[in-house]
Amino acid sequence: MPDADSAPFFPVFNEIGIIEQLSRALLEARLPKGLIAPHFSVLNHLIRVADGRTPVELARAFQVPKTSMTHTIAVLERHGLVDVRPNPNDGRSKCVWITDAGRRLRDGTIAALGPDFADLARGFDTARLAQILPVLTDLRVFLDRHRNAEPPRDRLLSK
Amino acid sequence: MPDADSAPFFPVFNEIGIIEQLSRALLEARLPKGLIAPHFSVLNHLIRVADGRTPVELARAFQVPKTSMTHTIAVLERHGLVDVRPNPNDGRSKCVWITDAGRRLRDGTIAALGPDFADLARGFDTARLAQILPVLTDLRVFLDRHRNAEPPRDRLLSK
DNA sequence: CCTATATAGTATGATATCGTACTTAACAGC
DNA sequence: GCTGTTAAGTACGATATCATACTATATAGG
Repeated sequence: MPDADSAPFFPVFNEIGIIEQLSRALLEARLPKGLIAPHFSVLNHLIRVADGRTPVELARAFQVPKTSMTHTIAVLERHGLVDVRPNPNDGRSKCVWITDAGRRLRDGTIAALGPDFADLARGFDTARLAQILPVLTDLRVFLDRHRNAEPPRDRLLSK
Repeated sequence: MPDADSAPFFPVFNEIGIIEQLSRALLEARLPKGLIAPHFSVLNHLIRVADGRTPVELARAFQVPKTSMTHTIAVLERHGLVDVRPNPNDGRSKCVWITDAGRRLRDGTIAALGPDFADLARGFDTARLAQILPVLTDLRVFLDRHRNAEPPRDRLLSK
């Protein structure tokens, strides 16, 4: 039995890369000056997944080096969007909690994107998006689980 | 008739953002030290779309500010992967041509990714990828055409 | 306990990305 | 041609991202 055809990976990743750029531009157009997509993503993660995460947990979740996450959190803290407090369970660690201002910013951004998406929905059949969503989710889960197979650098993938 | 449901946009863009990060890590693990995804993307664009593009055309194609593209091209030129020559049709402009070394690097990177993709194909049904590819392509084309509707910043979208 | 190892976070410097402002060339209208 | 405007590229500084190296704490084995 021959191997499955791996040919679709390259074009799929290629299209996804371009769509990511364009959708990020949509998001950042609705964020206040000084904030970019990674800042919003962290706020969204704290609300959707779990509040009070440690910086390392956030770095793992986003597949970025911990030094990058430290910087992102510092910006959020400087804007009063998160509170960083000591981790009561680990003297080395800290916990990141979203503030009321952070929640308002996250919710307000999503609300501001509503009309943008509604506008897009008038020109693109969103039923097709709903169709591909399960595949994208499965692909994301699959890649996320198999990323540890070949740890690249200091992305906290070792072990 | 009610508006189409725009709800799928947010989760689809969310999954796409994560997949982009993971697939970029796969690519960069196969690039020589000092080169990252944007460098490869430019080389790939010169081969797949058209060689001899101007820096501004490349910046438009990738939706990045022209100053970012200037820097990316400078790195490629420093590595001998592209040649930058004056534009015979426009005294203000230049043209970027890929070199033999650039072609070898691009082809070799794709070749190196083959086993990675083959490995992924053993754990994920690539027929599902082939199914969603047309939707992703249509979405990319759609977003690309409608990005000029709301020009954000200095991404050369005006006009 | 004590020691070796692993982990969380930080400090630092290098590179990447981006916005603003500037120079120069092209071009349109007169 | 002259002039005002647009476009291509660059200079510069600010922020973001990242790798390396370091400090401090936790944890496992003895």
